[in-house]
Amino acid sequence: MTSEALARALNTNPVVVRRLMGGLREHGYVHSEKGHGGGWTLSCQLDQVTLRDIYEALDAPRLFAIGNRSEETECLVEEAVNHAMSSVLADVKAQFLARFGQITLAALHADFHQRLAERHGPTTLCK
Amino acid sequence: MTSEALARALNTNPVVVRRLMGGLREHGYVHSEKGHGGGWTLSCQLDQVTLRDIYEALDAPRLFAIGNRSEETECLVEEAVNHAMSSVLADVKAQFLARFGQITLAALHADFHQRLAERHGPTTLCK
DNA sequence: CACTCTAGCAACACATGAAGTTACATGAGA
DNA sequence: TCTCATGTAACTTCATGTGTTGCTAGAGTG
Repeated sequence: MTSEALARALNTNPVVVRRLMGGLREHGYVHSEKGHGGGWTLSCQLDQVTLRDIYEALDAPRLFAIGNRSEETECLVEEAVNHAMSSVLADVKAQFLARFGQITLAALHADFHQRLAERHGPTTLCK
Repeated sequence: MTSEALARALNTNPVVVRRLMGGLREHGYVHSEKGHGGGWTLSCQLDQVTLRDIYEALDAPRLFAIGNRSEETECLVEEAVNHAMSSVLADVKAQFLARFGQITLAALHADFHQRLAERHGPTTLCK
């Protein structure tokens, strides 16, 4: 599939697709070919790759919208709060990664087919 | 303490302080007085209020920096991914709230005093 | 060899939301 | 009545993620 086709399916821009896919390519989950007839191909086993792998291949984007204002501070109050917050957020992030690590692409693939089978009405897939 | 003094201590602006404190006041954690000699006073027991209470008094700001692009979609693939993501994020958020619910302001207060006692050198508190 | 189609990439533009700022109204003491 | 404080709306600034443009390079086609 070309970046252009993917972008249409995802309602976004080919360059955005390439940026994202670049991370996946570096980890060998997909492969890209330039030139005529080129585009992206899958190059992994769906049951061998988890959402956690994807998250990390995408360079582990910031998970939390909250956090310490600054890591280093002179203020002992801030220090105490930072310490408590960091500890909680680290544990929670670990749980997040563990959960994502249990969801394979194969599971999502199966879920998709389940939804497709249950779907009434016309089944237009991608644009 | 006045918003102005708090703002100096927090390296921010009095209006920002008032915005934040407003949430705390609505929940009865602090009290404010206008006019000459006015300002903010604490009006709760530190061991009765947790970080979770504060978080919720601050109107439970968005916790995660990631999430579904849109809740409603025609796309079955997106639907499957959203379902998996939402489930994980909801559970993780619950764990976050539970952890924050165990941290009282009294505990932070104690931690601060511990740090203060251990501190070498001059002890300048707030500006 | 020229042409077309594709990814790769840098640089720029835009959108969103949080944080900070200004201006003014209101209330309370001196 | 003057000063000092909060309350609040409106505006500005800043950071970040997303989208866009323009160009390069590689790969097949005629």
